[in-house]
Amino acid sequence: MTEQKVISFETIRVACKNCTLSTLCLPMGLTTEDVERLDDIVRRSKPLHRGDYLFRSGETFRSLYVVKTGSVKTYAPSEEGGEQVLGFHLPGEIIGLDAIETEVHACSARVLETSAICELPFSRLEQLTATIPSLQHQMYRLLSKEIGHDTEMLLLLGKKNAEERLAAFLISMSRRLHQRGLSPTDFHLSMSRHEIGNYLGLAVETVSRLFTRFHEEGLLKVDRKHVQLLDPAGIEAILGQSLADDHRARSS
Amino acid sequence: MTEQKVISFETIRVACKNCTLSTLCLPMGLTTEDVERLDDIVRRSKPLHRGDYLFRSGETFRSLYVVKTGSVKTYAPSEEGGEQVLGFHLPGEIIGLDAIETEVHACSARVLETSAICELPFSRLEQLTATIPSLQHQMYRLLSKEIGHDTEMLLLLGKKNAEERLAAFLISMSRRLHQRGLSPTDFHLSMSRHEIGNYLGLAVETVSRLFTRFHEEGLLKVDRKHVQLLDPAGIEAILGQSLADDHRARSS
DNA sequence: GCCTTAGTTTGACCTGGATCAAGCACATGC
DNA sequence: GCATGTGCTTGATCCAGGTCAAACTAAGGC
Repeated sequence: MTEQKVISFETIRVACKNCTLSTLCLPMGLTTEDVERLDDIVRRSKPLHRGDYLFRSGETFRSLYVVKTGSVKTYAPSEEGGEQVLGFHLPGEIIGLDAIETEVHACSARVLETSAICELPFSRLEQLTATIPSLQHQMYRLLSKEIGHDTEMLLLLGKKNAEERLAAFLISMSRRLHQRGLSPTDFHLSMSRHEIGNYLGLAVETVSRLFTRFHEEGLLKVDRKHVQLLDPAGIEAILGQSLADDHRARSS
Repeated sequence: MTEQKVISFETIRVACKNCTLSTLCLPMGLTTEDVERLDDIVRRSKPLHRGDYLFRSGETFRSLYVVKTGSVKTYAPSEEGGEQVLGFHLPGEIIGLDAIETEVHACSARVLETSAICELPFSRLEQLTATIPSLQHQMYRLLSKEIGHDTEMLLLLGKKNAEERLAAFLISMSRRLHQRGLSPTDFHLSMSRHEIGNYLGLAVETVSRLFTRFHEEGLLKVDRKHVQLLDPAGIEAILGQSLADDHRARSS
């Protein structure tokens, strides 16, 4: 009990200015003084545990959330059980941007593992951005980045085959973890095969078979949730490969 | 020649405050005075024609574009000919939001038919939003709306079958045209079957067959690019239908 | 320990939609 | 007029990946 309290305390108390994520998150490009003003509106909850909700679809939108440690998935529940996983969010990533317009959350967000989350009440953030131009600019950039990311996913779901989708997923995880100072070749997947499949528009069985195939081809090693990329270049080569094929086929 | 000049002039001169699209576009919720300030930065070009570019992938991002009349498609070209159509944009819709972050356009935009376009230099718009809170709010809303729309598309591409995709497309067109004061049941598609297929992640042949099937089922009438929805409710019923099926199957 | 439950893997089979291949309809040019 | 091109439709075939089914493997719970 005591130990858990200590951990919580450590996790919670990091101010924005001391946070290692400040280059990825909102404080980027802000002066020390402005970071302190931002810091004033951030609410830091105690750590959440696997399955806990940040918000649920249908709830009124009040805040944006930033992952500080751990990971979160967002998904759009469709009446009666079905759902589409929209994203897996790593430390420094902002969640809830899609709800600004309607002021109602259209998707749900729950943590995949014990995670620390910062909450940013949106109305206060909005007031702040009106007085700090660089913060406003950063908000535009973050919103725009989200659109760019969604665009990539549209391309993935619209044009890529199963193999390319999983390769894209692995490369994306690898890069994002690397940005956060973790190993780009050796990591833990906090989501299930089912969730990966759902996210990539594939059946669980297909994901499982692909992991096996990639393993057989010497591209990676898998032990349950632990992944080791043995040949990252080989995996990257899978992306765009079929487009080259496509072109070859058409021009012949 | 003279006639064309007259048309151009008429099209170009509409100020934001007199524009019928102001409820859909940025001016929403602004005071008359603020609309005039916005108006000052808007550049109105002469009408563009089918195939003209608003911008190309790889170009430096400088402006956002708003469709005033006509329609525009955006697409992400992938090396050597292949492309993913990202969207079809109707009057009042903003284009280019995904390029704010990187300051480089990742996609291209070209007009599908003779169209009038408003250009908004982003740096000036950004300055303006810093001094007009309601404009800033509207910008956040527009960016957020785009994310919400992309999310819907992800769901469509990730979970829906061919029939549901075309139904969703038709309903979306119908609603958006209706919002703009046009008939929700009787409209002209400015894009080709090929482009529709590309957008929906389907082959041209599939799109064509679906139009035929919908026609046989009495849901609509098609004559080349002209579409008439005979049973809009029937088409809407196709959406989410398979999810119900899915649930029925699983719970039995 | 042993039972239960949930996640994962593997195999066998099936199908929706892609691909291939014609034929058709309507422009546009000469 | 006829030739050429471009987009659309229709039919026949094929296959990637979904679905179904079963076995395997942790990880709790008691």
